[in-house]
Amino acid sequence: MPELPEVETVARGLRAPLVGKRIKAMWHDWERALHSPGAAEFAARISGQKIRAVNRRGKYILIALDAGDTLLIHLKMSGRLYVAPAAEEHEADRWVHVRFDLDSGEQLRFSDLRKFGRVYLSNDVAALLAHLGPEPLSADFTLARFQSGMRGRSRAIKSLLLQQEFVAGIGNIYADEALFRAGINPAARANGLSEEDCALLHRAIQDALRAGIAHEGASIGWYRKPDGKRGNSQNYFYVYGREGLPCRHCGSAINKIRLAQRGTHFCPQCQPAQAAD
DNA sequence: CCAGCCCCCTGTCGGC
DNA sequence: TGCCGACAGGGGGCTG
Repeated sequence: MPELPEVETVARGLRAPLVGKRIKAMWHDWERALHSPGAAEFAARISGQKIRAVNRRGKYILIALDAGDTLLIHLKMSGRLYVAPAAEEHEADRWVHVRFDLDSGEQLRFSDLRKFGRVYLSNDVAALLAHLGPEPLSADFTLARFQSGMRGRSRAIKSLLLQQEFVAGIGNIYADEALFRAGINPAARANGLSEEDCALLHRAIQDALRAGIAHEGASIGWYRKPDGKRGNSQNYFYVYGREGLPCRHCGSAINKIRLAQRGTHFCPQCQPAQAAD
């Protein structure tokens, strides 16, 4: 579910309801959702801290607190994050595994059906996120850096795009969408791309992600905005989830293959395989 | 460096 | 109707 556009939408939606509020207490019923520190220290340290800001880096949501501490959340496949009145029971959402009680009488809830998501409390965010590559929508995502990162990489370009060390925030959906926009076959070798292809892809990544944000993320499965409403990005996909449907550019049937263990969608006409493959 | 496979979980969907 | 396998937006780890 959550790739950069979805996580960005969640961060934006949480900013107004969270900034300025104070965390009073913490509750959890799934120990493994707490990545670090352990439950006792997590609760003791976070209690009493005021929320200063809500931001995003890659697919992580960053909630800045006092004293240099930051609450980080990774939604993985099925995580949801939203604020609700404490009085309103969360029985309706039986997948809430971590809650933070706020001084406003509300709760920040982390709901996660598949239990892959994780929360962290850290006073050294830079170290925790040091493995992440550049933010694709920021100035340090330069074409030169993008190109040099591909040198010597013989792997399929799609699998490289999914690597967070290479570029942060791209996931299975937007990798397919960006490759379509650039007219590049997902199985093409990264180091076999021409300079022109690199430039097209560099631009296409940003266009695909910006479109995703503009449509407030893709609600294909569990993803919802913090206000509970669905995003609309899925209605504008060119290839993802469109197997057998006509390509929006040329009318050919969209193909679906397995690449890097992930479902991969592309137009065989607009994204032809390299002869060298 | 890289492809391929497993695992972490739960739910849904299609085929038989 | 019921069962069973495949698959799902992510990512860590292992092997060869």
